[in-house]
Amino acid sequence: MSDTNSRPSDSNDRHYYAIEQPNFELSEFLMFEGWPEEDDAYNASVGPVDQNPVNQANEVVLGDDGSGRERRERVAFKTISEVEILDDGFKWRKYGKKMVKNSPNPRNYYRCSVDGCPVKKRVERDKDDPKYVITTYEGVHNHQSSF
DNA sequence: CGCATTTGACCAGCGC
DNA sequence: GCGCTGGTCAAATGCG
Repeated sequence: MSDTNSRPSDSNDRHYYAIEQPNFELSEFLMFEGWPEEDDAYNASVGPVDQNPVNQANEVVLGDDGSGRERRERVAFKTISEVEILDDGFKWRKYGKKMVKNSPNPRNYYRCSVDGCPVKKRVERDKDDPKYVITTYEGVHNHQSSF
């Protein structure tokens, strides 16, 4: 019950993931641009009580093993939203929830409900700014979005 | 009826 | 070798 875990507020300097690998592939980046207007769609779809329906910042993280293993594209989005259920035009099915030590908030795991879509989505709230929602997309869609 | 959602438990990988 | 975290899957339930 009690918080026996003393949180060292020193190693947690980074606010969010950073680009660890200097290996950048424009192909993945293009995919990033070719994605549906999640901000627009989300804006028109979930813009009921949003103060600032604007994607604040976004970071692209490419997890390259470098050992010839399967590469997974990780795209992290930092968006200002009160709700974590941001409809980006795809159908997501929540498959798990977990609590992270560095955050008093739980982390939600979503997966594309479309068959053949290896895309996974990870949604977490910023521990410093609960108004910020960090959405991390993993993989590429094998189908077109609902929009 | 179908599907999406929820919680718990389990497993794996990594660190010390 | 053990512990810990993170991640995933599974089953059950509720709702549309």
